[in-house]
Amino acid sequence: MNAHSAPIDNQPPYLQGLNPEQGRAVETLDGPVLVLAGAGTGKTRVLTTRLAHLLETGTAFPSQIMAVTFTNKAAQEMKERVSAIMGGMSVEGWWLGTFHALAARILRRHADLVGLNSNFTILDPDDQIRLLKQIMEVHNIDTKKWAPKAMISVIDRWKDRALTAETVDQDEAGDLADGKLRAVYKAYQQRLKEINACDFADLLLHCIHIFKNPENKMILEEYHRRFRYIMVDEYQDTNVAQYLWLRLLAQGSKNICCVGDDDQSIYGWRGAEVGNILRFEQDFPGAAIIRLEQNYRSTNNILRAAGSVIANNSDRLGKELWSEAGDGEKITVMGLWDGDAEARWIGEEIEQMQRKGNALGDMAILVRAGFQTREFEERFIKLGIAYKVIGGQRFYERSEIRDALAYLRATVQPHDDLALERIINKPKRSIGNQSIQKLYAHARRHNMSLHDAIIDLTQTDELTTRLRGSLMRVMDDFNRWRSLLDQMDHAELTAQILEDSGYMAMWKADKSPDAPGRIENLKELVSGMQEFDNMADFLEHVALVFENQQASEEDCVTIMTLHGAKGLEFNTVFLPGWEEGLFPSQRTMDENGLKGLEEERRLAYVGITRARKKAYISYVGNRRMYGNYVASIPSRFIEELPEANIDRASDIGISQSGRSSHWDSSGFGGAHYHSTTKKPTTRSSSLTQQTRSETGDILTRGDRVFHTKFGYGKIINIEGHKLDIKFETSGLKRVMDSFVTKEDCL
DNA sequence: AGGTGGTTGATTTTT
DNA sequence: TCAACCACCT
Repeated sequence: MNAHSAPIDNQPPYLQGLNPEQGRAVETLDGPVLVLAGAGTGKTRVLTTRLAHLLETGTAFPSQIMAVTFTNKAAQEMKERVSAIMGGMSVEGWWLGTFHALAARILRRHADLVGLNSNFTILDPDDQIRLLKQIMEVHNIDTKKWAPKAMISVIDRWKDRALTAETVDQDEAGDLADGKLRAVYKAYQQRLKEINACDFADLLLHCIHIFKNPENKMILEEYHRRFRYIMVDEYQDTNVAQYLWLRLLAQGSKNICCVGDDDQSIYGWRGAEVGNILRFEQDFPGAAIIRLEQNYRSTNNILRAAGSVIANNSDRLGKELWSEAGDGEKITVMGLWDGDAEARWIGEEIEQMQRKGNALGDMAILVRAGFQTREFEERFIKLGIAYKVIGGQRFYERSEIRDALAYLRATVQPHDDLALERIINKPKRSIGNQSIQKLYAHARRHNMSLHDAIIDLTQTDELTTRLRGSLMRVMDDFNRWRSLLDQMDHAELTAQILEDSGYMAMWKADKSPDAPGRIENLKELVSGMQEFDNMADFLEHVALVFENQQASEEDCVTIMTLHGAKGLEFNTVFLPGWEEGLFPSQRTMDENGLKGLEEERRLAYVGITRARKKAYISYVGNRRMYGNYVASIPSRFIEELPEANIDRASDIGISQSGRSSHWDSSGFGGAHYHSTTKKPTTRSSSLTQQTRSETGDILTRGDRVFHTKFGYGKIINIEGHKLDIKFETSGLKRVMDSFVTKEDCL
């Protein structure tokens, strides 16, 4: 169908109005296709139209198409737009979602193949850190010296590259965590399995592991038959794991269409590989490459300026954006004395624009780093300019919400230790840290979950009566709630759990000023749950959708980071802080050299191309950082702007000489040697009449043993790890084998 | 169990 | 500069 040579009336309406390249991207259905979609070139439109085209032409059924996005927002938008093109068709059940949501859906079907139960928990980043910290402590690693947060991020980067504890090179680990990071990684994965959980990266990695195993050939083939067409959004943001996951799925049909822009790859620091998009032709031989270069967003002054900056990158496929919108206004480049002056100047410009009839909602300030927002906030409060800062704490990250979710998680998935631990003493049930440690010690010894350890120990006299009572009450509560899962509405059950547990009462009794707000949030959580069909759906949503609290849509200036602005557009964009060290960020350049610099440059490109009509770029001579003023020089990106498209409005003469200050980040500290003599965990012998003590001695009926709490006694009976012992002073007690030592009474 | 002082370290962030 | 975190003290 040569639909593009001339507008033909009998063309389906959804194809009308596409430019020739867009049309080609929509209609090239078979084989690998890479659509290089520059900023503002109608990428989403192409993607959704292509999906609709597959359906309209009868090329594929909805169930045969997989469409992958990076964010929930993008997935949502795609669903809405496809549904609109298709005359309001429901997209329920379609394989259209984020990498993680789709991978989770697949993994739940085959969880047993990686040693999980299909109701596994998806850990959030905070849980990940807490779990890793526990493991590091067990391995006697100083968590002061080696921050668990930093260590998990190293492991996450490995996972991004699909490296397991077994395949990662020791050189990669270096002396991290006293050289034990690989062992820690391995133990972390082991522990995840024990508590029937996985982290975000595992959703992809477990799938890859399953698909790659020749024994599961049938499974992979089933997916090959199923997904005849695969579409991927924001391909430049994919990491190695996502690439492998896609490649395995696309092996069948070879019909994979990836849309992306190498010039907007700004997430390298969290594992994204620009290389994926740069290598597409090699990875998928015979691929059609389609460039979308007509921009529908900005004026040509803006596009030429952006193009001139990005042209300094060498790692790129190359495109040049153009627009029919005319030249428009030149970019204003302004040099100022310091951050205060910069905020004052931007404030004035905003007021002036406002007087000319521009709405505040059409203006945005895009900063490189979060701390830059402060000066603007202070200034805008003084001037009375309405603004909103995007970013910050999200609903599901609030502590009371996390607590409530922990109750639900521990109800649904008893082995979710992190959830249980989080709320077991909230409200206070006199189950302190000491007790938890004791329970954990037992859990570790027997490679079991906290839940099972509690069950074990409450059946014995190991714990104080008080503690045992508390634990049993909690366990009874959870059992009751579990039995109600199928019988009650999940929102009602949640309300009941929050009441029964005393958690609500705890906040009601709290006199601190933020308590009422927290109670409000909890109520909001319960009412928000009603949108979901059941508890499992709700928890899956929470785990995979860390949705941003939708900010009010008032008419106000938006302040956000450059990263946060990707995909958005505003009539007027202010880009402050273009100074060496801040932007491009010194740290990125130190850590990643030229690659880092190029990514910073792509950020600059993203920033400029957010503007429809007008962009302002500013830099200051004195930037306040960490309390003191640092002399700074204009960003090298400013020199990369073409004179023809900018207006220089420098306020003061800023010295062009001088050098960016460098902090000497001295090398790593010397290695610390800490020999860990961790005993091999005593494995249970299945013979019921014999077991092992703490020190590994074999215990049999009639043995004389010593217990730290109850003293000497004689074993009367053995049941698994539980011993009935007649103690000389305290009579008959049931205790765990691991708490006694054998007495040689010869 | 709650408060305090001292230390540390500080981009970007979605799932 | 400042906020967050932890160890230690009451």
